[in-house]
Parts: sequence; structure tokens; C-alpha cells
Amino acid sequence: MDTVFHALAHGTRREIVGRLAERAMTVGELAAPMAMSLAGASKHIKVLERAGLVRQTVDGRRHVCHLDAAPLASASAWLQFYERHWPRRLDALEALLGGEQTPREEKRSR
Amino acid sequence: MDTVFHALAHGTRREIVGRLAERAMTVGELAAPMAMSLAGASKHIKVLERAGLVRQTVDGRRHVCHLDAAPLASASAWLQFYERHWPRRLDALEALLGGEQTPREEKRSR
DNA sequence: GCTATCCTCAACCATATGGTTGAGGATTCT
DNA sequence: AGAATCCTCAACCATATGGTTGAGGATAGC
Repeated sequence: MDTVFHALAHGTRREIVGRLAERAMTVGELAAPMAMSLAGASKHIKVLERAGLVRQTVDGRRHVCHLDAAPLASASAWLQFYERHWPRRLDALEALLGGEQTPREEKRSR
Repeated sequence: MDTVFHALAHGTRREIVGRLAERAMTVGELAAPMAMSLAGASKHIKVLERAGLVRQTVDGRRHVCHLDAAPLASASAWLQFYERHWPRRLDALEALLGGEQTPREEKRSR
């Protein structure tokens, strides 16, 4: 999980995940549109691999990358836990404002 | 969003978010259990602030930090989009294995 | 067999990051 | 007023990170 957030911290890596979600791609295909050398892209892919997000199978001389989205689950769970906190803030704010100017007003406005 | 993933890449910062989810805390309170100088903690908090996850209000000489979980929403949404991809993989795998060795066998083994 | 293609690896470089210390601003306490 | 407390800022340092190039391994194509 530690490594998942770390891997996703870089926009380039999130882009790779996005592209791989569509279909498996070779390293070259991934690197092509990425204003970066092949070796540079390869490094990013390796970071994703270490995070368990990408598996790479060798097909002849081509290295095919596929997404393994499963490790995203733990990060997602972590975030979702705190989602509980942000609506509460809104609720608290609403309660605060509602208290000042009749809560019924609010219900009626729906 | 870019900055949210970046801010959460560091375990120390995720810990801070966790603690602040319980209650607002001063910089000193946050730093206390954190094997790190006050200035060091302050830096981490500043990163979280830049990501919009923490707001800091000055109360006399004490700087109180409160969590603002709202920016987590975008990161959470990003992850949840890809959650669609990982169950499909499991389904595909199950179908693959199931086809090879009778799905009923698998159910019975539960 | 020779050459081109796809990719990784190692070395290298510049910059970012995570930490420290020391100085000092602003409050609070006595 | 003077001292202690809480915190930020700036300078500094070591290491991590993100990129490059060049060399070379393995495969594919001629």
C-alpha cells in the first residue's frame, strides 16, 4: 500500500496505468507518446511493477505490460475511510448554517 | 489531485491525516510522537497544506491543524474508476479456471 | 550470417525530498 | 520586563528521484 501511493504520486505513472487499463501494451507502445526515452519509460514501469500494479511478460523481444489493478484496492480503501470525514464536515457546516436560518427552510428547498 | 497523491506518498503524512481525522491538533501535538524535530513535522504539514488537505489556524502562539478531507475525493474517484478493472480480471480468471476444472468443484470446496 | 528492432542495465547528472540545526518572531507566563 | 513556549524560516546535508546516454542481450527479418 505504501508503494501504491508512492507509485501513483507521479503523473506519468498514473497515465501509464490509465493506458494499460484500456489494453495491454508493450514498453515501446507505452513510451511512444511520452516525451521521454525508452529507458526512462522503462524505469517508470519498473516502479509500477514493484508496486504490483503492472506485470510484464516477455513475448519474443517485446515486453508486454498488463495492468493488475488489485493493489489499488488497499489505497482506495484507505481513502474511502476518510471520505467519512468530509461529508461530516459538510453536515456540520449545514447544521451550523441551518441552525442560523431554520432547518425547515432547507428541507423545503429540495 | 496531482498533489494529493504526492502528499499521501509519504507514510508520515498519511499518519498525520489519520491523526487529524480524529481531532484537530497543534503542530507540537502532531510532532510529539513522530521521531522527528518540530521543524521536520512542520514541513510535512506544509506539504499537506499545499495539497489542500490541512488548514492551519493560528491561535495565539499555537498553530492548530485541521483536516480537510475534501481533496481526497478526486484521488478516491480516480482509484474507483480502476476498481472496475480488477474484478473483471478475477472474473476472467475464474472463468478460465472454472472452464478447466468444473466450476461445481470449486463451489463444493467452500 | 548480418542487421535491425525492442528492451534492460549501468553510469551519470540535475533536481527534489526528507531530515537536521540555529535564529528568531510572536505569545504567554511570572 | 524577562523568560519560557510554540512555531516558522533559512541554510545546509544526504539520499532519492527522474531523466539522459551508451552498451549490449535477445529476437526477428532479410
